[in-house]
Amino acid sequence: MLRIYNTLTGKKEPFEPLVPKTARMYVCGVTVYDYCHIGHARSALVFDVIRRYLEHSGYCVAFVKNFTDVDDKIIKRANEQGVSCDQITAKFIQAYHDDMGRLGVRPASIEPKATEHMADIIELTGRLITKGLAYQVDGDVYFDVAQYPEYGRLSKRRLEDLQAGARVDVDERKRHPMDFALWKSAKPGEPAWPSPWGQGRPGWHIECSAMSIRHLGEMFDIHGGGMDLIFPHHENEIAQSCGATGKEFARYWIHNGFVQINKEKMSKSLGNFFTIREIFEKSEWSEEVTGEILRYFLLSTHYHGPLDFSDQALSEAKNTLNGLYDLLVTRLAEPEQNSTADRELDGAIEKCKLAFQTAMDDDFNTPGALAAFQGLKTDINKMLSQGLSTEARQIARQAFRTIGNVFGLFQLDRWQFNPTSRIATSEKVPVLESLSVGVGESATVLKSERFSDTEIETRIAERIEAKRRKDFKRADEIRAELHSFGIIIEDKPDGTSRWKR
RNA sequence: GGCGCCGUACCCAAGUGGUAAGGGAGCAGUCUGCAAAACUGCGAUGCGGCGGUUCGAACCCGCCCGGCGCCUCCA
Repeated sequence: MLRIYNTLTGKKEPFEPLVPKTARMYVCGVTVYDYCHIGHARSALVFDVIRRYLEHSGYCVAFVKNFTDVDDKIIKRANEQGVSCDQITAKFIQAYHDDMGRLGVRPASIEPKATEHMADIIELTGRLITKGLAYQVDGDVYFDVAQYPEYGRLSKRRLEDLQAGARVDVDERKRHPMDFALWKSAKPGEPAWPSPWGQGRPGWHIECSAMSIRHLGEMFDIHGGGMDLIFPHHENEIAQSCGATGKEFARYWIHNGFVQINKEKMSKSLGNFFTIREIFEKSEWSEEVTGEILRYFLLSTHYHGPLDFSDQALSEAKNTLNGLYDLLVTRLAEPEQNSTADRELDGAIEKCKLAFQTAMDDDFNTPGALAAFQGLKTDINKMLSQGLSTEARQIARQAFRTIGNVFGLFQLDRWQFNPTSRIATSEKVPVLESLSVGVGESATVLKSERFSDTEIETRIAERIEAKRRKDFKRADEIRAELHSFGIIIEDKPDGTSRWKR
């Protein structure tokens, strides 16, 4: 039984969708005016994994993730660069897909844009005016928070506690300082759409109410986003949606914690943020390996808590994955006749599945679920020493692929083990360090690429022959030479050797 | 000022009343010509501190210390 921590109630609750075996979820995506940072990556990955786990658990999932493509920041960015808002949003929507694709985040079922839902936004705004929950001033329309008694339910705030105006100038035209814009009249040069209140554009929150209702209905199951959206964004969404429909709107509210740098929130004002593409560009590993490292790292902490980003954390994730991938792509790929331990394999896989499911059912406990993979790794390594047939090895490999797919992990056929596989003249620079000092274009070449597989096999054959002659000096020379090119030799008990790089 | 979160071994990190998962690093052992990998073992009598409730608390309550977030745009 899946249980989810619901921000609305502050408790873990059994997940009971409105329609059995169907999950409808809406996640606030990004405002597209800049490249995504690692914090966006966490949010996107967390909800991608939630979506995948629901599917894995047999739910039919409708997953909507929006792009907010009309906004003050977009207008500002367009003006700065002397281009149209459309050019800005098109560029960063493409960048979003590129970056998230490299992270293995699947596109949502529907990815609506605010600009394509003006009719819905205007209709919803009109409904709120009709119901007396919104009012117009000049060409603007504001939500009237005083008319909505439940305001503050999600963020656990009372209107009188909000001290509105303490940090911003209060607009004197508003009835209550916390009233927020549903519709903004257009200033010259700004993108604008016709409405009953004149030319203008939507306020920040209304587009998510309109798009979620359009694509999922007035009531649906899960609404998610980053912690920082609880107030005011989601609070306002609830006020608008429940106010307009008189219905419950989303039932389970899920919020992910922040990525931090040295225990501080990553933010542009602190200058301590890292974009996803920077991290990929500066990584010493291949793109797919880097994606795998990032996924493992981002899932190694429960989604609700803070997560500190650091080179050490990335490095630890890499070391952990080395052990898993050594099993997956090296040891399980070796042919074997001995099948002594084959009959134990099914039990170990079932144990892993159960542990994985138990962890994930408990509010998507990804660290617990990763521990389940570790358990299977240990079990299978033990079986390998007893004897696991080629067929059983394939089944074991497939188990990792199948269960791991919920996290997008363990799908790779190759792995980079050796950190020295980059050419020696290019100093290895940790990601954060390299980003902060702005190291120039790294013209690194995979040194190990200078040896083809067959060349390596030739060297290994030569080394085995040397070992047979007890010429350990020569054998060690060959091993050292290969090692300097990032190729690791491991001798097996039967006298043969395996290699990896 | 209001609301909220966090503090578990060297590092990361699960665990919300029943006697501390997992990973990384380290050390030791098995194996090995050596090495690597793998496996085995070691590692918090204690979960920021002090009280309290309880047969029993990392988990509940109170106070204190330390760190952070939101209340303005923010994943």
